[in-house]
Amino acid sequence: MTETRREQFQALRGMRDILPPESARRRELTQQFITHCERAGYQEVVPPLLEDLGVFLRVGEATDVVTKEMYDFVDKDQTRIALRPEMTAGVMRAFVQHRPVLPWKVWYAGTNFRHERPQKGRYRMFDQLGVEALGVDDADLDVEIIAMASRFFASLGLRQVTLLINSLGEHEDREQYTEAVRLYLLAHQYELSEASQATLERNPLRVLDSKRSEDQQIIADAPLVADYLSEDSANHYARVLAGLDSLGVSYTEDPRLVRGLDYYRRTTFEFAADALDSAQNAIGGGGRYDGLAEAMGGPATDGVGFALGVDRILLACDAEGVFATEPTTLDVFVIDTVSGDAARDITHQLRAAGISADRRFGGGSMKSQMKSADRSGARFALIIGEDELAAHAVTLRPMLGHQADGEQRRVARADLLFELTRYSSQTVTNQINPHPADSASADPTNSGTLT
RNA sequence: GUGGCCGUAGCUCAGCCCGGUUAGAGCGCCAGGUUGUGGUCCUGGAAGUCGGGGGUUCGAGUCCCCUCGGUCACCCCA
Repeated sequence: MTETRREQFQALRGMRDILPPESARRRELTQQFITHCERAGYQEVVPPLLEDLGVFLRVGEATDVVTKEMYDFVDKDQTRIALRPEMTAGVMRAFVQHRPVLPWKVWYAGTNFRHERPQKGRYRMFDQLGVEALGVDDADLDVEIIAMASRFFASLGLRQVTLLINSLGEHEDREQYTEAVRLYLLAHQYELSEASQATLERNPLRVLDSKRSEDQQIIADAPLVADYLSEDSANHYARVLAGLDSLGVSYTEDPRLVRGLDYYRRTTFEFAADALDSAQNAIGGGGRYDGLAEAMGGPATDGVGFALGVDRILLACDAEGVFATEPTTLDVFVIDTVSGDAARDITHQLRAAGISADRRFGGGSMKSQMKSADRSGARFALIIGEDELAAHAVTLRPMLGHQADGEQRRVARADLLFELTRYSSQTVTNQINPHPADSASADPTNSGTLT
């Protein structure tokens, strides 16, 4: 008789459930992103969630993302594998493995894992949208993808997004510059914050990213990468900027922009949402990674790409009050105050005909069923009571007050489908969850009349 | 990973400083407001191991410790 208390589980730290209506909003966001990508000739690539640990080590031995934050473990066959902390490494591995025809322009939408201390806009499991374009050295490609991301943000309604851009130069340029920065910082080592001194030893460039106030003055006087760019790099960068100018994409040059993943060469950029706090205002970032394919054991191949953070984009949308969740809609909500037989059958038949329909289970009064209909967001309540049953008819009640929907009326069951499709051809559609309302895909035996 | 703040009904929160009868509110949910009709209004109702564990005390939501989770800053990055 003693009831043992069961432990209540909750989602793992840094991981959360995405419930309706937020789930629909995310899907819509992804949908819009895909539209932009495919319009520009990018196709989807779906790499595995798990890779050999080496795949990730190859792209960033010195980065926190792979050294400290990776979910890596020994598999049952003793191989060391990891949940991907980002998508580029896996896409590059796939590229090298399959050697697709160049140029290879792909987009992805996927989940990544990073074992960090969670915070708002920073979760251990998070989704990224991104593109990778391989096999093209042309600066215009940099422009293409930056413009694409920029347009995507704009299409969501975001206005306060700043594009920060910089060039880190070719491999050698970057090496020389890094050394210059290292020497400079070393000279001012004891003026730096303790944390930055530690960073200096591991990765001098990253010190330029420090947000600590005591570092700011020193950072401000650090050498500029622009002085270390080769002629080719400088030209490439100039053409990128010119291209952005030509397309009307505004940007801010940020000579301190280095970015966390170490594989970037030449162009690097970041999208900052000014409506968000600085801790999570990076809603996207990317750049060129011309040496990556080689590092992965493939042929030398140029590449550019970016990754956008779904959660942060949504956060930015919230902050700007745009891209609101669309209320869910339904064509018809079926109310049956008799036996429930009619609700069961008619709902099924409507769906077969491509009309979205729902109902309430377990009966209930007319009033309570109407409430459910209201809550469902349905355009019409379809009412079946004793009278309708006897008359082989239904009552159609418009719920949303659209003029085109007319007044409440009695419709013969034989005419119901015709009556409803008249409206569905106008605007009875569900924006979030579009259903194919074409009768071609509907069950032919049900496409005529409802009985 | 380091430090600060927070954790009470499904949600937003009051109560905690100054321990003491059945822990409250709004929203939401459910049911009614006579004959079959939602969105407004009125009435009633259900719903809380006061994040979890331990301690102090005659007595703890209220005090102490630990722990889990969230959040903010750093770090890092999307």
